[in-house]
Amino acid sequence: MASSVSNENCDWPRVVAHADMDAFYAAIEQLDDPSLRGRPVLVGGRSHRGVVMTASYEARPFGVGSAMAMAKAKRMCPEAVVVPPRFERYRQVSEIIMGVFSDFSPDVEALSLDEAFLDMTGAEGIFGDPETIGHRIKDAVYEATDGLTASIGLSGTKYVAKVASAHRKPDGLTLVAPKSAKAWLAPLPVERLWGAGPKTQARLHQIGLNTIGDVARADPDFLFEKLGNAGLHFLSLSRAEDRRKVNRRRIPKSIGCERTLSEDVCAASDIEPHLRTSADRIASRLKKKKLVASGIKLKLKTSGFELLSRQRLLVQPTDVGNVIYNVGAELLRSFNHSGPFRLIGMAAYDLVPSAAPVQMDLFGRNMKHRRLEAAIDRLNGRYTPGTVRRAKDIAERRGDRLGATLDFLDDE
DNA sequence: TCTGGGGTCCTTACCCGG
DNA sequence: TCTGCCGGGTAAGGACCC
Repeated sequence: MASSVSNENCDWPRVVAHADMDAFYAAIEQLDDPSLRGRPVLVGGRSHRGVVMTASYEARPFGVGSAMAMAKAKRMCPEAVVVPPRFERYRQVSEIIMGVFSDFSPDVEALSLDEAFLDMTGAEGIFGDPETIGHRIKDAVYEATDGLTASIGLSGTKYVAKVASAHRKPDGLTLVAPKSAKAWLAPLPVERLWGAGPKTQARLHQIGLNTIGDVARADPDFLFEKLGNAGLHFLSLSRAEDRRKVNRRRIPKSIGCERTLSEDVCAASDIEPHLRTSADRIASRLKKKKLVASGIKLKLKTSGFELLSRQRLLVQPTDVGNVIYNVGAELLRSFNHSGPFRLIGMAAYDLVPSAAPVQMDLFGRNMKHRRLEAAIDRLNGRYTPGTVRRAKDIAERRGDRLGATLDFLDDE
């Protein structure tokens, strides 16, 4: 096991651990099928449009990485075994490891199926110093999963813990004492800034900032001018100043379902069956999570990779597949684009627990729609023709009953 | 044989009401 | 009655993460 410790003093005002499973999907496939152990494994779609989701460590020396086109990955590593993903199984293992994490801390923030932050502040009395905590988490994960390894980073902030966990992989443990965090980050390339993707990285290099230390020394006004608020955010990260708390997970913000088709489509009649499938899947996942959605979004990707979307708020939150489908089909009609499209997807957003009482107005409409609410206020006394007209426009767009309700006003 | 699917968060533009 | 400003809500798109 790789271990790197810069723990020269024990002054840790906060102890944040970031645990990240090593090549999670591929490692599970190798765990479940011993014939795959020691061999390069690529988890991902087998179709001609598939990409690599996870490459096992045996495949990585060939230059294969996630998000790479599967066809290209196979060319680079012909002996690799391609395994289609089994998300149900990954979710099952994820529950096991999250359970392990929650044995160590009540404050666990899952970032995905295979990684989480743990706030270990104040836990030294129970589990030992940060290094011991790291070892104990790793051992517990290994034991609970019959052999999966996690890489762990510990520091005083989420960002540094996250960079630390990736510092030595696989099966690594890296501690960065909060006092030395800024100096530890400084020589790392800007590619290690969390939230700076290819576009931002290129921008940073272009303005002469190549290491995290360069960013830390940069003038805030300069960073704001070049990168806006993101620039100030990166400045804080680069100085190891990150006050974000470890948050236990909350209600998801959206639930979506999208598919890249094996062949592009143009006609609405070819798109609608995919909307039906997406709507039904979204509805079933909403019901499983006991949520209802107040908004529906339609997403299309053209053959030229242009992403288009249309979204609409609902009069009444829903978890009904047919309602979701109808909104999707309606949004589809509002597109003025003939395709061809390679991807079709839908998402439900503005999610609330289905059990939570939704605040309704006197017409049974969701009070989220403040303009509608304002229009109804007018109805109760002070209204102007302009307001009524606008309210009717809104009602028409949303296809609800207010339009008819307001018709009598035209007679006045 | 180019480029997935699940998300989050942010920016910008625009509409509307006060 | 008209105009401008401000702020909230919404829509569309983009960047990013795993």
